[in-house]
Amino acid sequence: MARSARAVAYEVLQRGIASGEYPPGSWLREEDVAAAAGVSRTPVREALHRLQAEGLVQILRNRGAVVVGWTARDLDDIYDLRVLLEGYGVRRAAQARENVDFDGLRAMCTEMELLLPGAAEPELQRIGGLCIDFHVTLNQASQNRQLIAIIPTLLATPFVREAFHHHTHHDLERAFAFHREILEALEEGDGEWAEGVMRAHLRAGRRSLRQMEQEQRTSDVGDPGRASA
Amino acid sequence: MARSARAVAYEVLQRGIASGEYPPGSWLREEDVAAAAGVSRTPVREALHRLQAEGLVQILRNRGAVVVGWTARDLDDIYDLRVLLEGYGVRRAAQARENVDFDGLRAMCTEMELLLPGAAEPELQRIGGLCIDFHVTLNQASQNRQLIAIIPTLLATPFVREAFHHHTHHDLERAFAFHREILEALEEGDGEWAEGVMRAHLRAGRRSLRQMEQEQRTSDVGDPGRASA
DNA sequence: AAACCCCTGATTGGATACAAGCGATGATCT
DNA sequence: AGATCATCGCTTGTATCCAATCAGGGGTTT
Repeated sequence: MARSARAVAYEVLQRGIASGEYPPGSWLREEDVAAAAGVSRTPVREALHRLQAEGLVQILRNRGAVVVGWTARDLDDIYDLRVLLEGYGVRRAAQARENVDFDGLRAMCTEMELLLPGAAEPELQRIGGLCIDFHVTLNQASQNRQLIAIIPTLLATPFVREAFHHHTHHDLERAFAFHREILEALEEGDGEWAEGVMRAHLRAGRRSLRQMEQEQRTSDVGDPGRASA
Repeated sequence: MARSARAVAYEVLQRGIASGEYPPGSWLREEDVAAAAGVSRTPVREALHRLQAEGLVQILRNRGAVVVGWTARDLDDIYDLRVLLEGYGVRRAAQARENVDFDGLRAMCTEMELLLPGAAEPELQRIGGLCIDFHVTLNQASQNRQLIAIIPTLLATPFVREAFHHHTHHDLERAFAFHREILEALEEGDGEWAEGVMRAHLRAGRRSLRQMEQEQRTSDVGDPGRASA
């Protein structure tokens, strides 16, 4: 078990934020997080800085880190960028098929499809992870270093990480079909096709999340966390 | 002078990398950098992590940080993304003109234009900084948090930071004209126009940098730094 | 002679100790 | 009473210290 303390702290924070243990607007005190993660403050600080880079927390000088809140606008913003960047990513991937890990990608597709029938919480969690991996792997084939660095950051946002939780069975089936079609387009080397499917896939995903956002909003207490200063 | 030690370390590293003091492939030992910056290792570590996030260095576990090298492909990759993202950014800005800091942007334009005639090294440096500020400010008007976080990272790459150094007088004049035209389009609220100008601006900029890359390549010792593992 | 293994030096990863800064509370003054 | 200012406590920022880990060199073995 050679996991670094920083990785432990990072995961504790990420899970805590995603699960609602650290709700938007709450302060993350280094000492507390360190105790919760069983490490010292040093790796916690590094994890917090990384989370700030990912936009999950905001660090105020000499005051600490606060969990940022997410609005429906943020969801739109993220998906705008995903459409642009991932569309570009698969277009580039289609132009360099030799970089595409078809075997790995197909394996992910298959596993997701097998998990879907009778999808309980743990399976859904696994599907969500696989879906993120799928997109990350896809973009790696673009061979664009900057893009490869940006995509995981975008996919680390709670919206994306928790997306599987808010999709219907039908949504997921459609998403999986899109995944397969993207691979098909890539095998053909048809970048336009691949990009089109990707854009459709992401737009559809955004639509599902938006609907659920609206439903949840009725029983919501407002927007406690969006720090603006 | 309330500058944090981390900021000092970060700037020392960034300057050192840009200036060639730390050439691609060289190792950045925390102790040495700490001594050079006049701080302790702790803030140096944090600065190195930030530079890794920006893609300027690569940190190998238990082995340290190595300066990454940049190839002509990286230049193309970065500008591909800039075209996509900054194009989107100004399009969005045109849809929300009230967020655009026209006064500030115009002031930057004016200062750049005034500095240009008789441009010695320090003036060019200032122009480069202003140009980056101009683009950052522009993208802030998009109000897309993720975009606002990504753009400075892209503009932190040596290619962009040193770009002014490799543009001809004529290149800069053209760039400044593009800047003015972008503002004009934004005032009209014409997102298509603004995006088109931005894309042209960036394509032209890339072209200039590419040419200079090729010229320099003749007297170059190869590619020592592009760490791939 | 070549390959392997252990040992050592150097460097990072992490923990602790100390200093500095911010915010809140409470006293004082108007 | 309201506002202002100083003080105190809590939290972060930085420095230093110790432990873990990797690379390289030298010796041994086959």
